Amino acid sequence: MDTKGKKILIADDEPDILEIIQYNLSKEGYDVSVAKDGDEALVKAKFSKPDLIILDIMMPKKNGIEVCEILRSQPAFKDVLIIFLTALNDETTHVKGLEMGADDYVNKPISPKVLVSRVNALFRRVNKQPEGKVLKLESLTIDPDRYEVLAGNNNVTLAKKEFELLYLLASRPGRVFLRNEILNQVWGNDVIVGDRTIDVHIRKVRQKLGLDCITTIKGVGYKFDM
Amino acid sequence: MDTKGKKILIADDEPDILEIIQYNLSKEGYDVSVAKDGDEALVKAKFSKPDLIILDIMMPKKNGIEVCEILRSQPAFKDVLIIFLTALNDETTHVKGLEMGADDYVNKPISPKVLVSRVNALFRRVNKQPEGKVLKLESLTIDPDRYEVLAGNNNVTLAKKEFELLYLLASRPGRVFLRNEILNQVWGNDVIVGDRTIDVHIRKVRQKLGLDCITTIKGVGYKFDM
DNA sequence: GATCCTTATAAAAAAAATTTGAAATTGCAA
DNA sequence: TTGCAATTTCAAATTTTTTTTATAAGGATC
Repeated sequence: MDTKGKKILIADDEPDILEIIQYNLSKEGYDVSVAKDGDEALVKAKFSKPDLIILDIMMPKKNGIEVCEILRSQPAFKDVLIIFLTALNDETTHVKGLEMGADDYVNKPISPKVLVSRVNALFRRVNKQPEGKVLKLESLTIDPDRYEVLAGNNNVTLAKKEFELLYLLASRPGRVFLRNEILNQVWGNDVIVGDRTIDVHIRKVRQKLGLDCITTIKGVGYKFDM
Repeated sequence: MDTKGKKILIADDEPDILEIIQYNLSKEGYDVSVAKDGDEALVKAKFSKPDLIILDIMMPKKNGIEVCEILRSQPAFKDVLIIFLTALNDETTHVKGLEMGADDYVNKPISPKVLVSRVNALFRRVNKQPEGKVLKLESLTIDPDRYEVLAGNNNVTLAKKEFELLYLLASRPGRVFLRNEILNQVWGNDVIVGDRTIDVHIRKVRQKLGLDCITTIKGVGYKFDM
């Protein structure tokens, strides 16, 4: 598996656990950093932008649930993978943790091998949605790494939302995206914005591109068409 | 969460487990079907194309691991979500299950609430949207994902209701749909519109397609015929 | 062939959805 | 903090879709 460049942050107040997990994930090829309490986890997360965060629930400063809540409320961490790791073996916390937006919940004591497998499984699943690929569609080039769009021979600068919107539509040319899907993908499952917001962004993209490549399907949604 | 249309297949040889899981997932809004052994699971999977499959490991006919292996080797099931559910609490199997391509591995005894949470979490992460089926009838192609109709070699743009009407009729060529059925399927049980509304839409579709593929059965309804 | 019933057609009205312009708000960096 | 760009909201204008209405046309039955 391609674990290159995948960054993992582990937060736990027990040094032993921290070390053994770090050792095993590093061996697997991940780029691992650690934090020993909730506050440190937040700081390091902001600093290193990990792809996956493993959170102990019972930690000093801020517990794992709080950390998760804070992270998920920030757009930058809305999609980061989160695994709860805890000695608490209680159903309510388990359910709550998952509902809070965690991707997995693992009980201690944990076998390093199993944890590594679960991490791998999570990345494998997430990677199936091709992300970060440069899209080329006739005269249009969309580069998600640079957040840049080349229309014909001139560079177009799109704002973040505009870009993500275009990228989503262009990722499956011809397919209609329902307004709902667009909201979920670009704005996030939980964000509440008016329906007109999508239209306005569509307009901006159309305007800036100067191409007629987004088709409106009234009452349904939008699709990319060249 | 929007669980509409998400199909789940559960395979387990213990009727009690089957029932309790089915009950809880149905309550959550999923469309659940069940199988009581490995072979049945494979058949039902092929038949109903579920979005998620929950597999007991120890089952008659074929065990869960074998079922998973067979499924993953088929392109159609390469991406389907799979959760192993098992009383085996052994590390090797756990790791093996995940490496085989499962997305989660849950030990029995399992709390229904927790299982439902994990299922939700998986769907949330993947955000898999079921795709509609493309209908191909001689020179006509009807693609619900693209909201597009190809008649011969020219693209026809249908409005939402027109499209849905055509899609309904074409989904069962030759079968007569009563006016009532059409109303229910396309307009919904509760919407009240005059009888002439259907005629007008039929006419629009005929007009736009430029093909004579919708036959009127006086006093009964309409049918699609090529 | 007249009558009755049903559907087809065309045009108009009504309803719905999107586009547009502009303003308010938010967020971030200088 | 200020200033700027990005984002969101609002409402009027526009466009498109959907429904209704009125009339014509087609069949079947008597």
